[in-house]
Amino acid sequence: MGLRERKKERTRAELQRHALRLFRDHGYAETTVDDIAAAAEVSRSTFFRYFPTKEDVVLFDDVDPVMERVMHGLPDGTPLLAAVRTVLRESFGSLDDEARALEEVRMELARSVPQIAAILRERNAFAVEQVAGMVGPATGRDPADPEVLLFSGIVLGARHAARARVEAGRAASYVDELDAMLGRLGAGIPLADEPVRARAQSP
Amino acid sequence: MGLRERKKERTRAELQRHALRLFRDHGYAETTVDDIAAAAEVSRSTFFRYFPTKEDVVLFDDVDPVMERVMHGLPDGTPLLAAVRTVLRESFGSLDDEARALEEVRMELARSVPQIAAILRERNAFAVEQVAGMVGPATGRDPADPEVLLFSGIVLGARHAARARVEAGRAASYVDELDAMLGRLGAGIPLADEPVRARAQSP
DNA sequence: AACGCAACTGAGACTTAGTGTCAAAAGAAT
DNA sequence: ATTCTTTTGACACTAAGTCTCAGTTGCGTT
Repeated sequence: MGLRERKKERTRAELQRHALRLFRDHGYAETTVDDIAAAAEVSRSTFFRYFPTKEDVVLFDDVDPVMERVMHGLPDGTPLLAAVRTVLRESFGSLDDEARALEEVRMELARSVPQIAAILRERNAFAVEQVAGMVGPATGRDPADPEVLLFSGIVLGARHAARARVEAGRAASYVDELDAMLGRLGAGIPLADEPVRARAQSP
Repeated sequence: MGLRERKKERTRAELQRHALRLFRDHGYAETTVDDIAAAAEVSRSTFFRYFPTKEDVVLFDDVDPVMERVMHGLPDGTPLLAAVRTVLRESFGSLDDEARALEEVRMELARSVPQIAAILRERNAFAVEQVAGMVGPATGRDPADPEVLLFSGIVLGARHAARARVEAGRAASYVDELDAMLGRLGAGIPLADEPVRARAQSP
């Protein structure tokens, strides 16, 4: 790995590090791209060469390839739900220390800066199609099959639920919470047959 | 309703109508707020007085109050899943002609302009917390209860799945598709126990 | 009918995100 | 050392979004 490569890597990391720090200390909207660039001692242009938008500097790194790998390592015949649970747990769990630390800061940011929570929720809510693209082939079905899409949607839903718990400060670890949610799915859809009491609404 | 109110209503509708038309004809990014304002014959300032951001001009109108009303009209003891299904079907189904037509344009736009599809997916993916805020009280539980959140997430997931089908051009009516998805949920989580075949991946 | 109040609107200045160009600087290769 | 390529910085430009202020217009009062 040449000097050029290492320098690029360092610049990218610096930009991200300073950005997250500034967001945490002064807020997301209050921090301009100029501020970030100045803190990392590069020009504004350089910032945009590394991150297409200001939001991107906060986003998760791509975990897709890892998930693919874990999926391939599973024994044939594993039930789909269990397979997905394993894939998510393993791939998130296998992040190295640096990535995990970054994740920590991001989560803390998501809790303290509402705007960042919104960004993470919106941008990182990976599309149903993405999950379906994995589930379809694994079960030998069309990714556009309604049941494949519904299953994928449910997995996403569990993800949303887990994030909601973490953002509300009710759960410490996102990975554990997501795992727990997928575990609950093993017993079917919770509360599906629970009777509603229309009158029980509070003001 | 005074003249002022009616005028406001008309201005808002005009802005939205022209915006959607311009987006459809020239694309989302290519249409500036100035263009929209000019077409609706108001000033740029006025546009932002009606819609906080350019994106907002595309978004769904708030259906919350309608949903609340339908929910209250349900007989006590209705199973939760059935209740939610009814609420969604009824509240979307009860839109007046104008709203339904607007909806039609929006869906067409979502299909032809990828950027708008993204906006709808992101912004209108109403938060888990919102659904949980309805489900919680109806079942006499804390909206932060993990099972309440998971159930809410699943409903959202079905919504994502339905939208994916519509966007892919595989389903004509969003309302019907969502209803069908929720119907499928009645039989539990589809494909949960389906065996995966890791080798069955295509390149 | 005229008055004053409050809400709505338009004009325009300003900040910042994001894009594009071009020339200078710095690493890599010969 | 020289040439080639990649990276960078300076700068100009467009458009979104915010803010202020002055002018207008509907609305209730006297």
